[in-house]
Amino acid sequence: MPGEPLKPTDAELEILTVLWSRGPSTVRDVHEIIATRKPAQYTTVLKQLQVMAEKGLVRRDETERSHVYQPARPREWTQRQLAGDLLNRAFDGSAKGLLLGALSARKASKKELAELRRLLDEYRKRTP
Amino acid sequence: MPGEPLKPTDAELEILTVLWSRGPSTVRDVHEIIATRKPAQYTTVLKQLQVMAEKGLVRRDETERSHVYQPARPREWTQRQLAGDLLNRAFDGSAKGLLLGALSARKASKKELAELRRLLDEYRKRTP
DNA sequence: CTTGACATACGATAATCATCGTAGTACAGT
DNA sequence: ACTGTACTACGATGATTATCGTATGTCAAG
Repeated sequence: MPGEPLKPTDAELEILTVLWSRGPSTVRDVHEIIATRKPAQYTTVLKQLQVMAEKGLVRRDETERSHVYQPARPREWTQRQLAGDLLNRAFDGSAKGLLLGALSARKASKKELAELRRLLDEYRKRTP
Repeated sequence: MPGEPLKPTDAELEILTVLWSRGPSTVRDVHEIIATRKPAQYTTVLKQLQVMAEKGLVRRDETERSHVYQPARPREWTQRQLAGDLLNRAFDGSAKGLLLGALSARKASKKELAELRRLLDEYRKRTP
């Protein structure tokens, strides 16, 4: 049974990020990117991807000699899971609290604030 | 060396949540709350708190026979850490992405949307 | 003084995570 | 055909997490 894809761990999320931005990739592709950021052996990334495939976090295409991996879920879906999880665990479901945390963690520019406001307006239209 | 308080694990965050809402508490106090949500032995909570004290996540007052624990950091500080961490790891620093994730994970009411807007306005005033 | 209730300390364990080394396999170029 | 290069598979290891049982200490009530 595959079961639902679990919440990715830190290392897994890092790899997923590579796959989301690069699209379907070989282990070598992924390793090259990861290795620019931290020391990591090729087989470590390989093993990681194998485990992720078992968990259902990525899909593997084995038709070629070099297997090709791609994310099982779109970035947005996973982001929603993670945001929702943190919202429940640390913010008691308060989106306001989460936004406040995010803004104070990382000063937003005026431009970004404007974007946020537009996003809220979008949402307001759809909310009864 | 105490070092900086690390990012709390899931179980640790659950205990911190109790401490933040209850204020300084004994192991028994914490265990009573936790036990209403999931099966957990008294000594499990005890051990957890001991480890958290070593890590510097909580402070322990040993003057009484029943030690009294309290969070080492205020809720808002930890929330900021967690939000910032997720922001970096999963959202490439985009507060907009995080907000979008939070809103789609948990439909906000019109009232909450209004609160969010007010929060943005507050922030806008302070931003150059 | 003895004992039972209640507290902390601590070791043991199983699960998960992250990392790496080694072994084996396929394939292309000489 | 041979051999080196590039892959995958897989086991081993150490660290961290989460959980629990047992040992031990304290203290008040009888």
